[in-house]
Amino acid sequence: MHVDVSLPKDQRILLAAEQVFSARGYEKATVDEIIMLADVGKGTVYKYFGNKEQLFYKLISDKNTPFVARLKAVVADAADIEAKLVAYMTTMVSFYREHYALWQIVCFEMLGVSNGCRVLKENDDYIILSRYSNVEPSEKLKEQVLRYYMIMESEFIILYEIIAEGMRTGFLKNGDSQIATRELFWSVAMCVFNQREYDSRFEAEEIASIIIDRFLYGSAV
Amino acid sequence: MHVDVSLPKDQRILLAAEQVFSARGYEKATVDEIIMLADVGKGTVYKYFGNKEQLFYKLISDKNTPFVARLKAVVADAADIEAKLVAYMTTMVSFYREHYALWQIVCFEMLGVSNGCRVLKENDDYIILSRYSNVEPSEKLKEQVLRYYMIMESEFIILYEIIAEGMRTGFLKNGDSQIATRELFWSVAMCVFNQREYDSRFEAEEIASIIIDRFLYGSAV
Amino acid sequence: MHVDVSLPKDQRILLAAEQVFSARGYEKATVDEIIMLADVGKGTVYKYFGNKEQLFYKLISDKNTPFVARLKAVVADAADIEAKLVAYMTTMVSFYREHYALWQIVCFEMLGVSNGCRVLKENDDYIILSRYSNVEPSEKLKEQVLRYYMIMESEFIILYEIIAEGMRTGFLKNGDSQIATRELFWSVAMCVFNQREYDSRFEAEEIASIIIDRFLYGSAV
Amino acid sequence: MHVDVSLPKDQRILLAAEQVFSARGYEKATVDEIIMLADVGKGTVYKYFGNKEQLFYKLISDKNTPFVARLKAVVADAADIEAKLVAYMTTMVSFYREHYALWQIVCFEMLGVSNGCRVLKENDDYIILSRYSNVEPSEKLKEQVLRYYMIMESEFIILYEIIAEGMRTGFLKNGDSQIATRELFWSVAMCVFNQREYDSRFEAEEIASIIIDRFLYGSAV
DNA sequence: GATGAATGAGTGTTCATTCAT
DNA sequence: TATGAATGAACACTCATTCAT
Repeated sequence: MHVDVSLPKDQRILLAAEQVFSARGYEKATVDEIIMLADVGKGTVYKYFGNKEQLFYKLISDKNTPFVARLKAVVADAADIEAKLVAYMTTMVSFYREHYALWQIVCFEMLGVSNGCRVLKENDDYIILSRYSNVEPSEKLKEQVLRYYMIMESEFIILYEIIAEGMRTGFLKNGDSQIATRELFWSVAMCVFNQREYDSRFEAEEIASIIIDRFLYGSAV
Repeated sequence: MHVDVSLPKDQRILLAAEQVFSARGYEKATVDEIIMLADVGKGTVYKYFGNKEQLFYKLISDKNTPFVARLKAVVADAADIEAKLVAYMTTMVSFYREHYALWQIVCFEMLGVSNGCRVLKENDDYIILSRYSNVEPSEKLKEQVLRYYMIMESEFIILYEIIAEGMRTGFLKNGDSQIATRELFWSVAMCVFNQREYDSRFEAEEIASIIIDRFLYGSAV
Repeated sequence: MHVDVSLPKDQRILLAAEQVFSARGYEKATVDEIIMLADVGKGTVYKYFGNKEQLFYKLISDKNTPFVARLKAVVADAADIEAKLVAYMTTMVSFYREHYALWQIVCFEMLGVSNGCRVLKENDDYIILSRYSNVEPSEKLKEQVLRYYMIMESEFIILYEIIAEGMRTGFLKNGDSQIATRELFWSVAMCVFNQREYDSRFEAEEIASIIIDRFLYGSAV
Repeated sequence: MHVDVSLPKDQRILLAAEQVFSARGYEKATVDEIIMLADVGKGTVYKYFGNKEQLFYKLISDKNTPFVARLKAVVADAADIEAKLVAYMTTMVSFYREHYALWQIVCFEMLGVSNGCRVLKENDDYIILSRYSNVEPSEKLKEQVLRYYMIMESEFIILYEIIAEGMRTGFLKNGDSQIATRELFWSVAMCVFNQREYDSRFEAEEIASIIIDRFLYGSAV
């Protein structure tokens, strides 16, 4: 139940936070439960991480950074478009399987409908707009939304570039590369989030192969 | 801002609830805001709907019932598998576009990670299990999760049957029909949830055609 | 100890708040102690008054409004400058004696050094500036400071006009009427705040007479 | 921003404390901000000064001692009552202008309403009483209040003796010398605290002259 | 001597739900 | 039937102080 007390306190807090956020979601998670699990004082959490939201962000970005690095690496190592797609998916499925709970929070509590924000990509700038005409989100909220958006974008962009290249080089049918990328990305993310399919029966690599095969050649006989 | 006061009170509450839940999400929505918009007393909400959660469920199921009926109708009317798939998707995109906020709540606040439950389909029974070994969800929570699960299942099953039939009849490549259905279903749901692609530029019918074309024949040249 | 429970709850809260704020000052006063004395639930305070600061402001402005009205009335009724000054001081001493604790809070917790604001009177506008160059007070804080400033200003301005008229009509020596007014106003306020002199030994009227006699004719033989 | 690091640590802490207390007031000042500015460890503050309150007291008494010495000196050097009064006021205005923020804290956070104490001067003894019948202040609090009271008293007594002598020698009208002194003392203190009048436009000496002229000969023509 | 990591009691505020009228 | 006044459990966050190194 409790976290390994031989670890440094910030590590213990992060481990406890991972458990609690994963089990309860962001809003329902309480700092009290985290400190109980980590067996530290409440002030310690605030000393190290500032507030609940920054603690969550640290947890996420600490996991995202190596994940994105790995995505880049495996994609760079792959020989052609199809291999790149399979490599990306293998890595993604593997990571999302492990962290589906946290990433679901990112996608739906932090970036979902309830924060009242929309993100607009204007060339290379990201603009945060209100979803509703009558209220403007605070600067603080906007920055927060943008931070989580950039987490997802950092993963997404790698897939996007493969697909855009595929279209450029004539390997893929022409079309809106944004839409194509999102459909592929989200169909996988969601199936993992639902954690019913893709689970213990198959290796990440198998799943990735099937996904990409269907993506490229379709489901029709 | 306010809801049409000539309507009966329960209707006014449902209309107000739709606005507030859509704008804020389930947890952040407050009964106070709903009664203000509906211009009714707080007790009235509890008299008619019991509590916040039952109010939300009524809102959702009132929309889901005709939606599912329509899905069934258009699918029944379509001539072959491909036409059925296009018909389903057209109807789904159209509905999800209108209600993306509410359905995002169903998928992620009610059925997401934070309720601590997993659903297992055993033959024709649905069993609610705890996501964690140490705590057992209350019966009340289990029933609640099941209700929202069945909402999604009622939509999902229709697509599933088309695809299963497609596999049976040799129109679709053989494979796990559950997985195939989920991938298709969620890729569409998510792209609507993200409400960036699929938006005002295209008609639901166009989008559906493209989705199904890619689903059947793939993205590779 | 407790407040008369036959009174309506908002009255009970205001009475309890007066006791607690008077005894502890604004910051050290706790809502918990107020609700205990008022014997109401915590939510009730927030329903009626919004937050701690607004509760305090309501308490103050409810007392200030009739006080200022009375100041105006007694001054208007007095025959000449000297009589006006005595009438003002009599009323002021009487009121400040009763509410010295609350008014000390207004003058020093709400308007004192610690809020980081300065007020500048530019013609008929009041501008709130930061006391320090590096930080700008929030709009909310500025509004709050201005509200309490206007409380004091509403009392001050009445004395100011008497003195300005006195200078205009040649009854008082010419000089800076602002400074003269402030010196007089504050010397009285402070002596009451210190609640050592002016206390039970003398009637407010006696004190006022002496103050004004010294103010007009000096202390030298 | 930071304090001169070549100074000994206790000096650095006092300089930092002066800045922070002046800007925030006693309660809102945090030891964290002080140690940041002083660039010392938190334990160092507690080693040198015991606690926050004793640090503040050291700051105040270190400034008060030479101030009181100077008041005594200039008063002793002055030829007659009027010159003594002007000399006192010149020195006081000059000092209070520089330290208005700290002295406001002494007068209103340490000695104001919120500590729940009253001071009674019985012959030459000072007795600390509770302001309220139901609670008795702790000995520690009483001692603390007395310390700050004696700071103010040490300044006050010098003026008091001038005025008492003035009354004895027939230079001043007879009356309560305590009250007369307080009125004079506080009217000046407050006008400096409010730091609007008396500011950069005039030299301390000019101001003192005007104050004493009005004090002695009044404002009436 | 000097440190700063760690603490936890204490605070203002929110909001679903109840129940007397 | 419809109301809305009243509630209180729950939560994020602050900061003076301690003490092992």
